[in-house]
Amino acid sequence: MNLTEAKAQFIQSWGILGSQWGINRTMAQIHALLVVAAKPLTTEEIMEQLSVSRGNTNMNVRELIDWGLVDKVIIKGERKEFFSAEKDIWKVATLIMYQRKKRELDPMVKVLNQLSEIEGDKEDENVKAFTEAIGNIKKFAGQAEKTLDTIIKAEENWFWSSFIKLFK
Amino acid sequence: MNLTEAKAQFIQSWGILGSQWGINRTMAQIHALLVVAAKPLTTEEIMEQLSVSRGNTNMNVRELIDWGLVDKVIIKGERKEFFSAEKDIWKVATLIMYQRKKRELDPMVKVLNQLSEIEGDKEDENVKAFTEAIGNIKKFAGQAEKTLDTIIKAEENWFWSSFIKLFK
DNA sequence: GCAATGTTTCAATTTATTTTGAAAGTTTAA
DNA sequence: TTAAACTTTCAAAATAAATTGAAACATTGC
Repeated sequence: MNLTEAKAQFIQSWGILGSQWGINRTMAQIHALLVVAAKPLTTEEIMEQLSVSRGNTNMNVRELIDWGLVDKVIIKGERKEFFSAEKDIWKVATLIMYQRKKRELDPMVKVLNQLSEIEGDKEDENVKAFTEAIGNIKKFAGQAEKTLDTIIKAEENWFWSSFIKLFK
Repeated sequence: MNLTEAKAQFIQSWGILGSQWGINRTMAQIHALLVVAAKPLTTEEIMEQLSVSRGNTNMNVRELIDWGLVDKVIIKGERKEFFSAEKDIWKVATLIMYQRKKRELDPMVKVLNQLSEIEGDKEDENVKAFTEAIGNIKKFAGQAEKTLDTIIKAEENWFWSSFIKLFK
């Protein structure tokens, strides 16, 4: 396998992985392309390399910038905008965790809090079972939240060792 | 909010959360329904409560069983099959982690290993950059794998230790 | 065996998501 | 100010994913 094939393969696989995790394929592919690119790329180059329309490229690049995974780069003497990706995979993982926590875990916790306050006979077996189930999920969400905060704040070096300790 | 409303709300939210993580909405909703159900439910009951077809219910229940999140329950004197969900949220989380690791992380690692072996001039800046990027991702994946194994094992230990306590 | 009850499959349909591309908007340099 | 270069938007079209439902298949009890 040569470099060009390898890059294409990586972009392909990263796209599939992304789509299995609720990230659209093109967004993941653009990210992959920028990760393995030697230099920042323009919209034109992304369009060409991935065979994707201008609108699609623009929207997904904007989304990637929004997630903090991609940066606009100004190259002097050039009129066009260039884009480059965060290449430190630890940072990438941290950014994604942070974004997903904010967008998905936090809203879920909000709902769970509302659900803890149901009216009804506290002696009723059904009410008790429900309250307990929700309570456990909240407890879990709380732990997950703390763990994520730890990871996000942690320095790369003691990152995993401290993470693992949480479960010992 | 009363119990019925709260259950509906929970099922709704769990469904949305699932779909953001690449799990189909109905599958997540069936799981949620079974988690908050006081008793094991039949296909009929699931169909009715979620307004979903028989085929859809059957397929998603099967998938949940496949993930280890739901069990078939035989109730004596009853002809029908009943289904009940794992209610321990930690176990649910580890089961999901295990399945996703197996289905998504492992294949990605396999691809990454192939990509490390590209042909080409080792002095070429482009080749060097690519190899390094892939190397970092592999390192990350390796760490993630180890961490997941630790979590999953920790959970097993917890399971067995509490199981043993039952006989003390 | 066979009818009743229950489960599974899958082609067709519906629904949801992604993508396109042309038009509108913006910035730049002369 | 103007026009060329470039970016953004969004309604419509294409694509992908989930869902239906009726038919096929399986199991049970008589």
